[in-house]
Formats: sequence, structure tokens, C-alpha cells
Amino acid sequence: MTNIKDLAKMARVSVATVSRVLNHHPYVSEEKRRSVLEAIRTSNYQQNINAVHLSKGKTQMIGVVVPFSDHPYFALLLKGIAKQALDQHYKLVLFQTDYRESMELEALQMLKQKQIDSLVICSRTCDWSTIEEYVPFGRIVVCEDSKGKQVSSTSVDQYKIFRSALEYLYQNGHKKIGYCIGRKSGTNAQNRERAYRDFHEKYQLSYHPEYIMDQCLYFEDGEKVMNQLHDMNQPPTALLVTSDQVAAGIVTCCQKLNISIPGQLAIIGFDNEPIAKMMDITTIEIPLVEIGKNLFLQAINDEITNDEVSFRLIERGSVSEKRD
Amino acid sequence: MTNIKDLAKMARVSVATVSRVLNHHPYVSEEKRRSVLEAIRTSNYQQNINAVHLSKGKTQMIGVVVPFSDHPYFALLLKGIAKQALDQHYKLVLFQTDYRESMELEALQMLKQKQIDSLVICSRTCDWSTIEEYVPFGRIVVCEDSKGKQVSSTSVDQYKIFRSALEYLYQNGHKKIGYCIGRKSGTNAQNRERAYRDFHEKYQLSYHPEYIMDQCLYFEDGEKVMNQLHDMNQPPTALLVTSDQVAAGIVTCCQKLNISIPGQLAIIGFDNEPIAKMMDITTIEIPLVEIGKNLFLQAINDEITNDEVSFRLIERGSVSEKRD
DNA sequence: GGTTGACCTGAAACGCGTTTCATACTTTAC
DNA sequence: GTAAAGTATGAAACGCGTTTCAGGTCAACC
Repeated sequence: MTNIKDLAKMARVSVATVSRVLNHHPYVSEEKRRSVLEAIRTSNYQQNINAVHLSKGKTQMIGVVVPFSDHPYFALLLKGIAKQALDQHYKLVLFQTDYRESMELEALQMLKQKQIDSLVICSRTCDWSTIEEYVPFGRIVVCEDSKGKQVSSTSVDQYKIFRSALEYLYQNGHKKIGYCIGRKSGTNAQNRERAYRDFHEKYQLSYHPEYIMDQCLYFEDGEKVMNQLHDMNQPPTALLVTSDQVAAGIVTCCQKLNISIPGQLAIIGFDNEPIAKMMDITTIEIPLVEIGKNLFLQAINDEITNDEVSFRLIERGSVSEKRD
Repeated sequence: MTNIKDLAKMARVSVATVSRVLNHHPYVSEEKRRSVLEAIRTSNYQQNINAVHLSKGKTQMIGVVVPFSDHPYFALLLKGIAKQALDQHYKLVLFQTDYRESMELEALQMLKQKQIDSLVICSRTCDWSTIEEYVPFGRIVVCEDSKGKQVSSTSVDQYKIFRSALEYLYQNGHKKIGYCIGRKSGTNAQNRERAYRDFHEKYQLSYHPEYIMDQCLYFEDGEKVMNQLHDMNQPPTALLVTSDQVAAGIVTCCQKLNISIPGQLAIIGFDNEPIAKMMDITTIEIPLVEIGKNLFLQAINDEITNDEVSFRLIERGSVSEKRD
């Protein structure tokens, strides 16, 4: 394999000049540039990227940690990140953690070792304090509110979403409202529960802990939810479902069970995935791909910013009959 | 940042000895080992992984190219690959290509530059000849039959699957059978079409080109398929759908349209995703996670092997009423 | 007693591109 | 006409860990 030294010899210039040509530095005479390019062509030269990384201390790679890449929520974030990464000539190193802390630590470790320039954490298990330990080693960006912390973030206000969705259901006559989430721990879950409690307090509604269902991630979990509702003597009349996939599963299950929607059960999904449109599910639109793009941009930007993106309720037929 | 030289000074040994300690080489006296470990502890030493990569000429990273990571088929392959990678302490570099050749070339380029040790190509657009150019630079493994080529592969025989599925439908009385695939180009599509033609020839059935529908990837594409069927004056009575997602979308759509399944339309899905079980869809089980694992193992193995995995028809209620 | 082999260690070479610094020649600018 | 600014180039330092090679010690074996 020819290296930069060989090239220099072939083109009868110094390695510095070869490096300048390779990096499009302006201060190279046309004559020498041509000579170097000729040497590159004839030798079939291939830059050793690892030497570049060592030398520059940068790798043009950013890590992305997601618990599962097969869930539409994360898949869409990933799509946005990947799209932006492509434009900026960055590569992505994927960490599928399954919410295991050890995997998150590995990702942080890579940041420390300079194998990645930045790390985007889409969802985490580890403590804030753990993350903060790694702040000196590279940019970290998260997908939840991180004001006051030394990391950038792009997030939607889950508290606000929940409050407004609950309010909407209340306006539609619902007083027994449940909700389905992916997992009980995590910032999002906390904010949602806070919103849920505050809402109940405001309207003096009775609080049913069993109305909160977790481990709802995929379409097929809709069946699980319906089984749980079936076991309640006072099932909720409306559900907030933090994934359109699950919402669609619930709707499908209701059709099988002859439960009318929205008559007997109202549903609000999340994310406005295509499946929600197809199945006429009222949903909260969250611009996941946009969030992904922004996460990436923050990952390569030196400034620390905390961006909040807006959401939007899309009224379809799963809460009240559509009014066209 | 302390480096290995500093450590050597601190521990009063040579850098070679420090390197030996770091790499668990046996020939180091207990005394020096302790001394080095002590230096590591007090200095908070962090290995510069890029130097390791340069020095070793290996990165312990493998590239994975998928067209979309948000499609369950690829998400499951990815899951298998990621799981195995974790066990073997490899990192994954993800290339979401959207079937753009330029992205595939970038991945191959990384192989050439030694930024990744191997490349797993789950689905491709580029020619075989392009791939073969890169064979000298690292291991390449693909997810389609590659016998006779210098790359490993793990695949299922799509021809065989299609023949057996068509046969099954024929045994169940169907003579007008259509199928839905992701894209028309690609090895899989060719093999499927060949099977389809051979099947028609065997039973002397008339061949309707419009029975072949492509661009079917997601749940919501089920609606598209039903619209297409609706426009035919002789719609097929059975469909082979190469994704359970799409199959589920079709089933859902049929419920809306009051088309009975399997009475008016029989469906065979692919992959045996959970959604197929939930919606009682007869499907071809393909062990995607296992395939992913095997792909990874081939990616780190020097031998070139061509593995074929088996599939299995899972009879549920979307072709004939279940016989329990 | 001598040979063999296992064990231990450090100097030096190796992998390779980037960047700084010093130098020198041209152009502008006033 | 001369100082300042811009252009061009190469030597050398820098980033840093791995691995080979040569040299040495010590125990075991014949």
C-alpha cells in the first residue's frame, strides 16, 4: 500500500505538500498539485483514515444510542439523524442498548476514547450524574429537557402534551382516562405522570393507578392493553397512547371485540405515523424526523442549546366523530 | 492527557511493558504489572483508541448497510447483528442507504480505508461487479445467495419459498394469485418472479402482470394494494405479501371494506412478526434475528461460507379457516 | 556442565497523516 | 522605494500504541 511518503517521493514534493493537496489547501502551486494528483492516480493511493483520525483527534463519527431501533419512534429519530449526518459527511455508530446501562456506558466510553466526536442519546437508563462525568470528553446531546445541564437537547414538552391531550378528552366528556407508555422510569414518564396527577387534581377526579399501563411499545401490545381493560371493573373511557403503533393495535383489537371507537373507547395516539392516518386515529403529531435532524446539528455544534419543538393535535375519528 | 509514554515514565518501565499490561500479555512480572496499574489509576489514563486502530490496522467495527432501518425486516436483521456484535465487542457503523448507490459506495469506501473491518450488506442497489472490486480490502457479507462469489452470505431461498407458498395457495383452490414486494429490482425480486412464472407454467395458469405489486413496505401500503385490487376487473383471490406489516394493513383494510378473509381474499404474509400472530395471518416464518447473528459471525470470520437458512409456513386463519 | 526453553524487558521500528514553524519569494500598498 | 501582506514549500514535531527483535535470566532436562 502506498502511503503519503511514497506519494511525496513520486511527485518529488514534501509530504506536507501532498497533505495540502489532499485537504484542498489553497497554497499549492498548480504545477505541484497536478504532479501530486498524477502520483495519486498512478499509485492507486488510499488514505489511511485511522491515521487521519489519530492526527486530527476527530473521527467525523457520532454515536447514537437508542434502546431499540425497531420501534417507529426511534426509527424515525434515527432517520432524521442519519439524513442530516449524510449531508454533513458524518458517520453514525449505532448503540442499541435495550435500556441496559452497560451499553450506554460503552457509548460514553467511546466518546472518552475519542472514537466518536459526539454522542446523541435518544433515551437513557443511566443517571444524569453519569452523563455529566463524560461532558468534558465531547459533546453530548439528549432528547429530553436538559436545561441547566452542560448538554444540548431537543425535546417536546411531554407535560404540556399530556395536559393538553387530557384537557381535550375532558372537553369531550371523558372523566375516566388511562394512558399507555413504553416504560415507567425515565424523564418522560415522570413528566407525564405529573401532568396526569395535576389534571386529576384540577378537576377533582379520582385517580386509578391501574389506568397507567406500561410496556406498550408495539402494535401487538394493543392486545395486552385490551386484556388489562377487560379485567377492570371500571375501565377508562379514553386512552392516551404514546405510540400510534400501539393505538392502532388497540383499535384493531376493539374491532375484533366489537368495542366501538370512539363510542365506547376514545383513543389518542402519538407521533402521527402513517398508520394513524390510515386507521383514522386522532393523534399528537410530533416531528420526530425534524427532532432527529436537530439532534444531529446540535451534536456537531459547539454551542450548547436547549431546543423545544412544538406538537399538534390532529383530530381524526378516534375521539369524536370527525367534523369535516 | 497522559499517554502511554507518561505511564512508562511513572511506572519506570518501557512503553512496551505498559502496552503488554494493557493488552494482558502474560510475560510481565507481577511487580511491574502492579506498578503500571498503579500509574494508570493515579493518572486517570485513557487509551487513545485511534492510535490503537492505526497501529493494529483494525478497528473492531463493522459496517451494516440497510436501505431503511425503520422497516421491521431490516430492523430485525439489525437486531440480530447488534446482539452478536455486542457479545464480540464490535461496534456497528450504520449506513441507511435509501437504496442510493452513492451511500453503498461510501460504505465500501470505508472498508477500503480500513475504517471498518468488514461490511454486511443487507440489501443493495449496486452491481456485483462493484462489490467484487472491494473484496480485496476486507470481508463482505451479504444477505442473498452469493455462491461462486468471494463473499460470504446467509440467505433464504426466495425461489423455494415462493414456489411452496404458491403451491399451498393452489392446494387451497386459488388460481389467481398476486404478490406484493418491496421493490422490483434486486435478486430477491428476480427469484420470486422466476418462481411465479414457473408456477404459472406448471399449472398452465394465465399470467397477469398487474398481479405483481411493488413498493409495498409498510402497514399503510396495505391500503394502496387494496386500491389496486379494486381497479382490476379480475382481481386475484389470494396474495403473497412479503411483509407481515403490509399483510396486516391489507387485512385491516379488508375489514373496513367488508371483504372477508380468507373467503374473498386469502393472504400469506412473510416473516412471522408478532403482528401476524395477533391478526391471525398465515405467514412464512423467516428467522431474521438468527440470520442477523449469522451475518455478523460471517463478518468476523476469515472463511467464506454460504449459509442457507430454512423457512416454515405457519398456518393461521388467512388462507383457510384454522384446523385446530 | 551444557543445552533448551520459558519467561521477562526495553529500544526501536512501524503504522501514517496533519500542522506548525521557518524560510523565501511575490505582490500590493502607500 | 520599502514595508506589509500574501503565496508557496519543506523539515520536523506531533498524535500514540503495537510489535518485533535482541538480549538477558533462570529453571529444567539430559
